[in-house]
Amino acid sequence: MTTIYDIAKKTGYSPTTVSKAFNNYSDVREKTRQDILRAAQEMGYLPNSHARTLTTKKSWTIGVLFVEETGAGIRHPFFSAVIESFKQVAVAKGYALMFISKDVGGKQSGYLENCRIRGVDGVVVFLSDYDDPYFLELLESDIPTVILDYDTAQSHTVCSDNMAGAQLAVNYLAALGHRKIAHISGGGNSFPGSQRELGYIAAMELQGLEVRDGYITEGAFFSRESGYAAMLKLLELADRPTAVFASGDLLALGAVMAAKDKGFSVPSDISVIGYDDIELAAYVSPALTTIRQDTEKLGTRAAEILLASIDGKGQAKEALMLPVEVVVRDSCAPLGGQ
Amino acid sequence: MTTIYDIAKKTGYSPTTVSKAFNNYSDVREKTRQDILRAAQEMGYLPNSHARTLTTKKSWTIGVLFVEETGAGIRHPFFSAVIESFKQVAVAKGYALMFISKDVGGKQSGYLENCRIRGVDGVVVFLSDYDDPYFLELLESDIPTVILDYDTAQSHTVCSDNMAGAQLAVNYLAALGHRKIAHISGGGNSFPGSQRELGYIAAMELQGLEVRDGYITEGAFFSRESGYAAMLKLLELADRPTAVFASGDLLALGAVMAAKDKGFSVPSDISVIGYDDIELAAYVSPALTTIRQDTEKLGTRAAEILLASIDGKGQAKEALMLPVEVVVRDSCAPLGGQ
DNA sequence: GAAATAATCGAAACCGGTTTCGATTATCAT
DNA sequence: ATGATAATCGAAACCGGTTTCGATTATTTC
Repeated sequence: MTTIYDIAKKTGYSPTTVSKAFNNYSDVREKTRQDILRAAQEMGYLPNSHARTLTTKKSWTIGVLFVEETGAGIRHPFFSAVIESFKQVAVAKGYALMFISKDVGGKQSGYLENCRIRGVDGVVVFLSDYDDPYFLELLESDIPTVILDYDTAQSHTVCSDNMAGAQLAVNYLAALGHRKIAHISGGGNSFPGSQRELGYIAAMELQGLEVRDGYITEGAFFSRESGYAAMLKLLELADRPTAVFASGDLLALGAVMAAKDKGFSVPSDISVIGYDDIELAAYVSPALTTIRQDTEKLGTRAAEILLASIDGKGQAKEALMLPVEVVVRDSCAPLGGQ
Repeated sequence: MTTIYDIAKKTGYSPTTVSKAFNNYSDVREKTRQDILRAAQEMGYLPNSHARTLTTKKSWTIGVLFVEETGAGIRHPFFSAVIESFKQVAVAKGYALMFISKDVGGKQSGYLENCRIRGVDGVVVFLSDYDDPYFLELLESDIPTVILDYDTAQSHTVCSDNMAGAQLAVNYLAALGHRKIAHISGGGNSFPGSQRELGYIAAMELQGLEVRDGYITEGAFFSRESGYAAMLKLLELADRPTAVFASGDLLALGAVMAAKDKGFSVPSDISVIGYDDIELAAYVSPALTTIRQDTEKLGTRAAEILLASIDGKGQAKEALMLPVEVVVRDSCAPLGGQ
């Protein structure tokens, strides 16, 4: 590996001047800069980012906190779509993405600790469990963060308008004539899940519809399995719903399967609407009507906000909420119609 | 940020001894080590990985070369599943994963250059276009690499047995009585794509079946859209096939949609078998019969091989090929039967 | 009790950069 | 020609660690 010292030796200039030449200092004249750049080219010089980071305190890397617990991780289609577009703008600005885990090499050290050790300039957070003490520890710190799908005044946040999305879903079903509309929630303590549930309740009230007993069933981890189980419960109700709003597309898929298995037809017997518009929503049969989140914008805006925060611009925490839209496909039908 | 110098000052030992205490040198006695560790704990000391890397030449980071061109990137379900399991073993061994792009900050610099700048210890490669000159440049270098879904003597490689998988697919269709079996290839220059195509041709020959005119259609990037287009072509053939082996699940999904749109029923009119067994293969309707690759093992074995290579073990390039299996679902039916 | 040996520690150099500040030389105005 | 100013460069300190090797002290050995 050739260093600036090698270049200094070869060109006769000092390491100081060589460094300055690369960093466009105004006190090195053009000829000198050219000499140095040419020599660097010939010698195959590449800067050492670790050395540079050591002095400048800037690593040009962004930590990525990604769901680990559920085992889904990078696999989850919604998460990975967002991160992908995040990555594109970060890379364009000169940053690299690095996954930060809480236990490295068997030691349980936590997110913050690993961020510090690695000297990341900022962190994008995309967790499912925001009660994790290691996450909270990071949140309290001074490291610039942007959090997806969560709401807190302690950090910049970017999320879809989950309440509005849920209301869109309910309103759409109501417009089709449905009055007995049930909800399969995402389960547990997830932020988007509870927001959508609130949105569902609010929309039902606004529509003058009753949330009957047992109409809110708890799915877990937005998984297809739990959607299946939840739908079974709904179908056993004496006062069976005619439409179901599921808090996630995988839940909805499970629900559709359960309905089919029990001999119901979707959408003629029962309508199902999902949430997310994951890629496969369009491929299943019936194609899933759902609420689309703009994953690309979610990712790019998150990146822009984080990078601005790293640059010290805008101290105030930004809470961006992106609009959603309903994507009409084939899993919902007018009540009694079809 | 507290440094070893701060600890040295507080404890009265030298920075040298402090460093040694952390690195378990045998020439620091137990009491001293305890003093130092306690002080470090109290002061909230965390090592600076950049400083450490600068002297040791070991960054404890692994570069990830991930498909960028197609825009699919991390999104592609098969790729991300493999990387996820790769990540788990790498992290367990103390490594972090960092995405390496070829153009950072607008400059087109290439993979190798960025690997050098970042000082990664090794690289896992998961590209779709292995003709990329920037990839070739990396391949020629001395950086330890493991490449997925590719075959070359210049690097460790891990891939599924694509030819055998294709033969499994053809044999399965043939066993159902099909004789007019077409193939939708992955397109272009992808290694798994061409291997599967070769496997298809070989299997057809072994079965004594004719590869009729137009029976091999080129899909692009394993995408659903190209699968759709390819299927349309196949359906227009005078000598229409009764079964189709698609080189990827998304291709197969597109093919199924095309068939449906043209009024054909899958599998009664035409059977379709895919490849990969991505998660949604089980959810679509009809559930997709496909060839399953063991993504978890692919990822973990790749990690193990790369880490061993980084540790200098086993100079010989390893070429691991993992077996595949056919997963029978509902998209294939006996010829004329049902 | 002296010599040999083991245990414990630290000075100093090094890794590859950046940045401050002063020195030197060239250019300018008067 | 002279003092002032601008342009150009480099010495040295620093970032936060690691590692070699020698010095000192404690412990054995005979």
